[in-house]
Amino acid sequence: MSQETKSTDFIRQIIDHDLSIGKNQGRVHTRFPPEPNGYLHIGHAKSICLNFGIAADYGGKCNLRFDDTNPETEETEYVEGIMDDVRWLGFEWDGEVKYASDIFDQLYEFALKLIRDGKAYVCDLTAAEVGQYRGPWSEPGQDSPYRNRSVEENLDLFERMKNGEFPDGSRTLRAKIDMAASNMNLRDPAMYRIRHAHHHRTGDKWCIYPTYDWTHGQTDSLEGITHSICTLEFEQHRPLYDWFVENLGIHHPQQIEFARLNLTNTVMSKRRLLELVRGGNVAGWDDPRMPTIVGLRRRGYTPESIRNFCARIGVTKANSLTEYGVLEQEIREHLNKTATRVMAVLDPLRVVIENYPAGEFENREFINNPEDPEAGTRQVPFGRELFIERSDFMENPPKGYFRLVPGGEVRLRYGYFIKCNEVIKDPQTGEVVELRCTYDPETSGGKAPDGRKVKGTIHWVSANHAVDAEVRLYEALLLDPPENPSPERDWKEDLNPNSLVVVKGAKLEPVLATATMSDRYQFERLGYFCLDKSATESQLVFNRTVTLKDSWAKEQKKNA
RNA sequence: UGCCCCGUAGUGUAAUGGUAGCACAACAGAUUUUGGUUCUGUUUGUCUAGGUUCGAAUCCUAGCGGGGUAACCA
Repeated sequence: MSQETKSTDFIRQIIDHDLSIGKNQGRVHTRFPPEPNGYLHIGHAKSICLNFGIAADYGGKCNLRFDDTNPETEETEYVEGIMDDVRWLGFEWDGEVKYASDIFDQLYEFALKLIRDGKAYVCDLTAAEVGQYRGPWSEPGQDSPYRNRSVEENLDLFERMKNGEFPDGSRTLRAKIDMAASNMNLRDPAMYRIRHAHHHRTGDKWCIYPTYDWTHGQTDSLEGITHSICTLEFEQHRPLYDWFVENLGIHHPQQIEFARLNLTNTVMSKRRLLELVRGGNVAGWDDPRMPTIVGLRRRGYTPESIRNFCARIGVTKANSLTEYGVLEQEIREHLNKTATRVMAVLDPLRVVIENYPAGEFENREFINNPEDPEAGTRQVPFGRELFIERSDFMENPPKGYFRLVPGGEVRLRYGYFIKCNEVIKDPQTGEVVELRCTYDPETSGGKAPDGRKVKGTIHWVSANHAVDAEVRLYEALLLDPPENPSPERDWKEDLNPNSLVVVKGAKLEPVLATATMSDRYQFERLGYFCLDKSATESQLVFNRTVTLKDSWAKEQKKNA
């Protein structure tokens, strides 16, 4: 089992300090607060591991809360998906799932209090007008002409907003803070907007909805959150959240911001992911090329590998771009220790062993996982006719090639040495269609009693026993961008045309006919693979999770 | 143009006033019945300039660079 790195970071250091001065009576309570308007991706996993991880490390609690303040974009489908993803990653939230909409009534009461205290007012300006009054950041804004309405008028207007007397967008409730503030968020931000919209949980009860800025800090406060961990773009909102809880006189959670995850060769924004799904560039949110949790899961990533990845990349306030290879290395590391080794031939080339009797077969013993002695062994059928990988034979090999060549000898993994005597070609195309070989019965198990060495070992499957399968080979979703991309360049130009290559006629070792979704395999010398959810009893389908490192391929590429 | 945040090997991070480490990548070698794994070694770094200090990646100032920010999105 791979060791999950015990991590420390600036956030944990802040918590250590808070604990040392007795803040929050020693409580540590975090939360993961997604908006249910899409599926979670690897960037969310970073936040999940952080928040749930901190709760676990400190014996605290972590809530799952849906920030569902915008009824127009949110759906129950996403709520279900997100809960499933969090659990799959290996975390369990404290108590019931929470929703921002749980406190819509309380929020309304809070708003009333601010109005009565002369700290909030109903404004009739349009959205465009509000923007103009707010002004540019280089100069102070102008007060709204409605800023000094009486408490009574504000109370009356706000109630009528709630009662649905006004059309969408016609009025807002605004906090009365400071139109000259250098921080734009303090220039009388909107607290409520009018939307006659159906909400996924409250239905048609409300026609005014609280803004995120007005809601977020209060939900944290009411849930007793001690440390509100969020991404960097909310940093300038912190003074506003502080203003709300202080003027309401309620518990004051401490907000701490960290840098979101960026990964090379993929996209992370919900907008772009949605664009890929809607544009048909991928098969859906769970397409194995997607950096979504469901996508990675279908691709064959394990929860451990994702958690290890999140620990590995650390947490800071510095903007960063993590190389995709780091994620790949994590899954290799986990699967190397746990995956069953099997043989699969993706691009089959027939081999006939002329001195092996036709119609006879034997079993060869295979080690299931050399990294795990407990995994044991299994029997694999061997016979006169085999398939080997087409790339494991070359008529005119380059220097350093030590697989099968005409007149050369190679070891069949856990089998025998074979020697290639004749190359049969299609008379029309010249394509190699079959190899006539002989085997050395003395080399059973792959060892030569005379001590002669064979450099290459290749994988194979018995032609009589092989099962057919479709195998899907995945590469990065995006190619490396050009050195100096122009600003107008469409990010979709970088989509990798080879991100999915479907191999139809793969020949697999018979044991794979009984593969299940939870099995993880290493197809020896090729990579790690798992059964795809689209597989049926008559049609096996495997996904390549990640390739094995391949120093030969790397060298070839370098020389090319 | 204001304000805020951030600058440590190619990448991601550690060191919190006292020897600049680690991981990934790269490169070289050993081992190997997976050109995998494992092991060994090598290359590469504190944005710049001042200041404080016996001593600065760390504290201060300025500059430079990157990011964020002017929804009735979150």
